[in-house]
Amino acid sequence: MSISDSPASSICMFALHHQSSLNPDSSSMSAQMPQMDTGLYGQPMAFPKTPDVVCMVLQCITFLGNLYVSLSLNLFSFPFSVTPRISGKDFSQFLLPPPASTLRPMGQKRGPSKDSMEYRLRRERNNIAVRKSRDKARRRIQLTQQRALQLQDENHSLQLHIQHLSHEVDALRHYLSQRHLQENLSELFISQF
Amino acid sequence: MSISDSPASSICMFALHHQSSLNPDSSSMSAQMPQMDTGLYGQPMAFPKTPDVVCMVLQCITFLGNLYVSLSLNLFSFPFSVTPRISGKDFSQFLLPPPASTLRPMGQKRGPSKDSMEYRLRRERNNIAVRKSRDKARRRIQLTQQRALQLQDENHSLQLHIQHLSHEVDALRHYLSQRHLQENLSELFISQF
DNA sequence: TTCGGCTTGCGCAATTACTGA
DNA sequence: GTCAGTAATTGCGCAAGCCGA
Repeated sequence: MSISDSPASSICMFALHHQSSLNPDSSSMSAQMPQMDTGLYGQPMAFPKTPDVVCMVLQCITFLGNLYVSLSLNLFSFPFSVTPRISGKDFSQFLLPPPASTLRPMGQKRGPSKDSMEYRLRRERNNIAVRKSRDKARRRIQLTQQRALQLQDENHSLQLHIQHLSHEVDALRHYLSQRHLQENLSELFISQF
Repeated sequence: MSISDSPASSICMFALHHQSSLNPDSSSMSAQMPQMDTGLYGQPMAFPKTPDVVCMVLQCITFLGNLYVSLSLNLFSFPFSVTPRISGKDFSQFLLPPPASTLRPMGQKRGPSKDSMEYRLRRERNNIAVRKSRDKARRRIQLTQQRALQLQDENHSLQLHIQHLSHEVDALRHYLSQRHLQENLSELFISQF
C-alpha cells in the first residue's frame, strides 16, 4: 500500500504548483478541463459515429464484467448489503463516442486517442479488472475481520480452559500437600510409639 | 459496506441502458464528455477570471487537507510505504477557472453549475473528506491485520500454556493414583496383621 | 427539514506484476 | 534473459447516499 501524501511531497506539490499550474500536458487535467485545448483542437470536426456492433461488444464486456463481480460476490456469499445506493448507474459513457473536441490533431503522438475503439476497449478491460481487484480486496478485508473475531473467541475459550486447568492443578497440589502433612503427622505419631 | 452490483441490478442496468444511453442528464457523463453540450452552450462567452483570493483559498484548503492526511499518517506512524507513485500530482485543476464552454445558460436550474465557485469549494471539501475517510479506512484495515496477527501469536502461547498445564495435571493425577495404590497396599498390609 | 461531513462505488490514469513469445 | 502485451493494483476525483447536529 503506497501513499503519496507524505508531508514533504505534499508541501513540495503545493510549492511547485505555482510554477506549473498552466501545464496543459496533464492527462487528468485534460480529462476534466478539455476546454483548455479548445484553442488548439476545437476546430469543427465530423462527429465519429460508432458502429452498433462495437457498442454491442462493449455492452457485452461491461455486462460480463458486472456478472463476474456479481457471481463472485454470491459465490462466496459475503454479508454485503445489497441496497441500491447508486440508483442511476450510467453506462452510457462507455457506449457513446467521446466528444470530438478531445481529438488531437493527427500529428500529435499520444498513443491511441480517447475516441479510438482500442482505447475504449482497453479502458473497459481495465474497469473490469479494477472492479475485480476491489472486490478481491473487500473479500480479503472481510476475511481478516472474521478471522480476528474468530481468533478473539478462540482466545477467550483458551483462557477459560487455562483457568480451569490452573484451578485443577491448584486443587491437586493442595490435596497432595494435605496428604503429605497428614502422612507426616501419622509418621510422627507412629514414631512416638 | 454496500454493493450495488447484485446480479439482478446489473442485469437491470444492462437492460435499462438501451433506452437511456443517450441521456444527456448524467452528471458523470457531462463531466467526462463536456463537449456534448457544445452545440447548446458553446457560444462565445467572456472567460470568467477567477480572483486571486479565491485561488488562495482553494490552495489553502487543498494544502490543509493534504497536511491533515500527512500529519495523521505520521502521528500514528503506520508502516505505509511513501514511494511517490504519482509523480506528477496535478492540483491545477482546482486552481484554474473551469472552462467557459461548460457554463450553462442562466435559465437552467441545476443548482450550482460546475463552474461556480460554490461547486468547486464543495468538490474540494468532498475531496478532502474522501482522502480523510480512505486514510481512516486504511488505518482500520492495518489495525485489524495487526490485531489478527497478535491474536494468532497470543493463541499459540495460550495453547502452549494449556499443553503445559495438562501435562502437569496428568503428572499429579498419576502421582496421586500411585500414592493411592501404595496406601491401599499399606493398609492391606497393615490389616493383615 | 436542512446542511455539511463521511462513505462508498465507480471510472481514469499511472504503475507494477505476470506471462507468453 | 528480454521484451511486449495484458492483468492487477492503487491514488485520485466525482457523485450519490447516509447520518448527525
